[in-house]
Amino acid sequence: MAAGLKRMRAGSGEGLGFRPLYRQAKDVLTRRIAEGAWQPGQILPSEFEIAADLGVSQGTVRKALDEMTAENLLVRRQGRGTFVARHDDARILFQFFKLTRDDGERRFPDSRVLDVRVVRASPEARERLGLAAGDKVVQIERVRSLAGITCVAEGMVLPQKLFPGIESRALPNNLYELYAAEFGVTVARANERLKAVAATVRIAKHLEVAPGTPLLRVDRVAIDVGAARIEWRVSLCRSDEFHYLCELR
Amino acid sequence: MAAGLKRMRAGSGEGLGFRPLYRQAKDVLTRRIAEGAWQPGQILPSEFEIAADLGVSQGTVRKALDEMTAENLLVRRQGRGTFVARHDDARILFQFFKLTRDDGERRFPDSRVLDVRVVRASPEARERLGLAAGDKVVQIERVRSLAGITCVAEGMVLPQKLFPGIESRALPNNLYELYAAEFGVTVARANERLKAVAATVRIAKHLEVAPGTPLLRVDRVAIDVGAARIEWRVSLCRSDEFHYLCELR
DNA sequence: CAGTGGTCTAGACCACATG
DNA sequence: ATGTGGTCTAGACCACTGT
Repeated sequence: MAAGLKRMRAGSGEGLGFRPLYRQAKDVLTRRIAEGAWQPGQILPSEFEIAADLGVSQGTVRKALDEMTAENLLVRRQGRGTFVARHDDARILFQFFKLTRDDGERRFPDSRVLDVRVVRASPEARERLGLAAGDKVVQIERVRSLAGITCVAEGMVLPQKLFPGIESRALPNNLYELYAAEFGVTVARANERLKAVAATVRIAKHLEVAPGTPLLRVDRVAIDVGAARIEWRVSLCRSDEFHYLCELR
Repeated sequence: MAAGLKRMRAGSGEGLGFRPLYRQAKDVLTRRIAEGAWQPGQILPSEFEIAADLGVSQGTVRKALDEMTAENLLVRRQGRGTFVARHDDARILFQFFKLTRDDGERRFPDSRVLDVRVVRASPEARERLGLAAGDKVVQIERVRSLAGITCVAEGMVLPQKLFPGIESRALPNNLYELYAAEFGVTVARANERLKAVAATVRIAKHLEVAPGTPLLRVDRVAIDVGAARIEWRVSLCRSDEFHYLCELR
């Protein structure tokens, strides 16, 4: 499937419409992932094949692939090939799960689902996910534990349109892998807002702490490969024996 | 000043000692910044000049400069040149100051210094900064405000060796700029650990909240261009009208 | 205009993984 | 042995900034 990227020059139409070839290539390749033409874990054609397909040089394709790799969208392995990144536990731990035991050990948490239901989106949920009035969402509540300690109580809100039937499924520990494998929704990045709050009586019971205990409140909106907001999640985390790890660079 | 990078091939000595030329170039250039040969804000020689100096091609230098730019060590401006990144307020806000007003406005905070003193490092400070028993540190306490609201109370610990005489200076809002300009210490990145804690009586007074109010506790170790730990800082932040912003990608 | 970084190409060779 | 990505080079041309 040839694509035919367009070279844009200074004089062609508006002067500001310049878009490098490698960026156009990146857009095409990203779209193929977003549309599911290339599934997570799958191998891509070689750089030369993609180059021939798009009608550009191998070096240009390389630059596009390098940027997508930097964004954790692809994984490249010398001698083997380039693969669509999977949401395996290691990646989740590295990219999306920041809660860490104070001794530094990082592990993927166990989860226990408490409740799943379909409801009309609240005004706040609509605002956070960019939904219209009346849109339905799937609400999930669960608790998560590390090394046997229940340390996170979280609630999630998903647009039902994107995840048809998810409410009647068994939910695994690793939800993003499920989103990708079963619904073709590939989480690419997320924005988190952290606050400190006092544990309510209900939450305190789940986390086995005293009511009023300070908890980390992590408010996340997850964004997929196509830049759509696809999940709103609020996690309340014990931070007595755990901390949220953030590297500034 | 010619440098003469060495090409390493598979057979030369051990098989695993391979180091790409662009990485060697990066090391040389980074060292020049770390040693102060190139100061923040200063322009670097052109890619071709650096290439001639190091005895490699311009493309190889470019790859080194690109990586350093991605690490916020350099700033490149088409048509002008490549510059050593400065710790101006905009960079601090982008890279190191994550506290944000809930309405989304991001501003650089004002600071008021409460106390500065030189003491022997506590065991915890020694552990966090990698110091020896008996090493002295400079301790700084200050409060910071955004839009007129005092929202952060923080304490910092610096190895005295690296900052001789800082204890008798006026301290500006932007400390990292001071570190660079006056002590040749260039902060490159930092690790932060977040917890939720209850406000003590003393802290509550500073932040004008009730004792026991949940606060974000941000524990940061800052690392310089040479990978040395150069500052330990604990910030207690009000999170009623503010949040800590973190982008996962 | 000259000089900078940014893009794009083509080709050679190296390192790594697999058959 | 083959095929992949990784490094390195050389050169052409484009886009942007200043003089």
